[in-house]
Amino acid sequence: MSEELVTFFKALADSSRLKIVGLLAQRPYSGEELAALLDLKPSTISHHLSKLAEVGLVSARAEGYYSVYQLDEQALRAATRSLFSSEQMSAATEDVDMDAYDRKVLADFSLPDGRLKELPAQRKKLEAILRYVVKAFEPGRRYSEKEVNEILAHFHADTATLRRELVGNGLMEREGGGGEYWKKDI
Amino acid sequence: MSEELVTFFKALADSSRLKIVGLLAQRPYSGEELAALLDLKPSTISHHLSKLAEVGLVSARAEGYYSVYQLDEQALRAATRSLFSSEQMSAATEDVDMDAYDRKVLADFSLPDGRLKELPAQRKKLEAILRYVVKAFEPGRRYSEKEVNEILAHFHADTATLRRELVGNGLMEREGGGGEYWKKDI
DNA sequence: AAATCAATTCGATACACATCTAATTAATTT
DNA sequence: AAATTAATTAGATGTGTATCGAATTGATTT
Repeated sequence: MSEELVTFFKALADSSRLKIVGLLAQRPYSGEELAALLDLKPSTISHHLSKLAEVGLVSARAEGYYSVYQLDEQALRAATRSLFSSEQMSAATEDVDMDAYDRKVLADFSLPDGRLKELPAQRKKLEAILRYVVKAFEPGRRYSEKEVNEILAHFHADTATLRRELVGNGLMEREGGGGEYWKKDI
Repeated sequence: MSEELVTFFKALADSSRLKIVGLLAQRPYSGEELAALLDLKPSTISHHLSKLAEVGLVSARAEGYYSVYQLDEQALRAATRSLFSSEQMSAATEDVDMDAYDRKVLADFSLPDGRLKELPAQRKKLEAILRYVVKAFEPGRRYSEKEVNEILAHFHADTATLRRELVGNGLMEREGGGGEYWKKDI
């Protein structure tokens, strides 16, 4: 889950907390000292420290009725190393619906009966439509040009353009001479 | 200035922006695609991209009436390397008033006439008071015990404790036999 | 020239959060 | 036992900001 990563950045996305981290990088401090140094109320310091502790950057040890806070240098090094790793990058996108763009394009160009209003002028959108159209073909089966046209006609009258673009974009293949088509398996 | 560092973390302290960075780590995207993938309005995407651009993480190139955004991998690597460097740490604390704690303690324990209400029980506070008291002594000069007591009496009646703590905390030194004291130069 | 399209900007809104005060807790000192 | 002290928690307040809709801009297509 990438919520963890957001929490980590949020923990450091505050001027006061960055100062606290900077101070604790020199030596441990009590909350009272931090409050005086940052000119903030103890309750505010408490609030900040809990956010830093939540992501494991600082820990507290009791000393009298003080709490002395220290930076977890190891956690900080670990963070430095992994923050922008490819694991974190893919974690960030894991709950992104990668087909949402195709669906939106399809919705924008579809009529209520499921046929296409028109063929998009923009390449990216045309590609999205083609990825949808090609699903009407069975994998492994061969089609004559006439069969291809009949299927494509369910989507749009301009079957020639659709057919050409499907091949041009590598979604279908055509045997040079005989006019046979088949869906390219991915 | 450390404001820059806060801005950087703030740029990444948002779930939507982390997703954008994650997506752009795979390949460049247009704003329209990002809007569909994240299920956000184009204006919101624009807002996020400007924040990411502000810290140099993404750049845009025009392509038709599209803008295609790409991740600046180099900026990202540079950030990874320097984020928690000692330079950044000291930059974060550069505008922290390091004497504020001593001043606060002094204020808490001082009477209107400048004398001390009492000597703090807590070690850290006592140390702060001692650092203040020792300023009354000239560097390089030797004092008899009687002279020391006269000076300390301006702060508090318990001159014996003050004297002992000054030596014990390494702020003054005493010659073993003759009872001569001097301020330790730092 | 007119229409379309992606992007940006501007204002408005709702939610998040830094900070404070007051009350409470836990520990220590008197 | 009572008083002091640091820390935490809870509630209140103000600022910041993510998001949206509407209007504008700049480019392209018809």
